[in-house]
Amino acid sequence: MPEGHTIHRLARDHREWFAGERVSVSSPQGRFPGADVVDGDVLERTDAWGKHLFHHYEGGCIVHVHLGLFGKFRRHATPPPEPRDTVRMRIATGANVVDLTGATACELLMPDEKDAILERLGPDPIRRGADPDVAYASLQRRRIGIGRALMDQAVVAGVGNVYRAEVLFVHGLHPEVPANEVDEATWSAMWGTLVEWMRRGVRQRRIITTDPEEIGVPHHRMARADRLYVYKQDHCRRCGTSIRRWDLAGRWAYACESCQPPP
DNA sequence: TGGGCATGCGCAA
DNA sequence: TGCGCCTGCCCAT
Repeated sequence: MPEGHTIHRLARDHREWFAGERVSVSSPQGRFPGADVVDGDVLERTDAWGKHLFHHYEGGCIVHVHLGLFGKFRRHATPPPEPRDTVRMRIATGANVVDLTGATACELLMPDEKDAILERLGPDPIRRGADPDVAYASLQRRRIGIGRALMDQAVVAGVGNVYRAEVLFVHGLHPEVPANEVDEATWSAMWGTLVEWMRRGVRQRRIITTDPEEIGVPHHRMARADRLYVYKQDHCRRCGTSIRRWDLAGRWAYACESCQPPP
């Protein structure tokens, strides 16, 4: 589940459970040696940008987590079970315990190293004040398909394979349309859609892009397949055409080539 | 029991 | 462009 909404949700949850608290930090698996450095310190605040999560500790140390494809946080009731041997990091207070497994990155950073990561990231639609014009300028400089450009975290931070497929569908854009041929009005509308969907994703803890009016079922009662228009779907919800799936730079792309005409 | 698969990314060539 | 890495779950055998 890790697209940007998941990471912002984690930042929010971790803030609620741990911010201002002195926490125990350990690495049962042993592959996060930085655990010992912050163990017993106060976790002052949390922050998310795109798919990157940051835990800021007193004294300036920052724990940076990137879940990659498999990373997961699991929360335990207290008292927690013994951690499995794959737990990279356990964070615990008397009241809350979470385990991190499978992450691509779990590392200790200093503030300048965090800044270096942020410099590589484009605007994040979930963050207040994110500037869509910056992303548009990036798109104008690229001749690759809009589908590949949207997955580039330097263009927009936080979009993954699901939001990509869905936003291109509702705006009638084929993934292979050159990024620099997307006009500003279209981009502005796409950005608005991403802002709405991704912020809703944080609240609902899942990606839902379909319109409940169109489906005829309220969001909370939607079957999994009804939550999306094209991602992993068989037929287009709007015109019935078979959804095409193909490998696009190593990731599956999905499109209704009737609603999203190829260039 | 084992293979396939997943909402990601960085690196080598 | 392809590969390796990170892990868990689900299905077929």
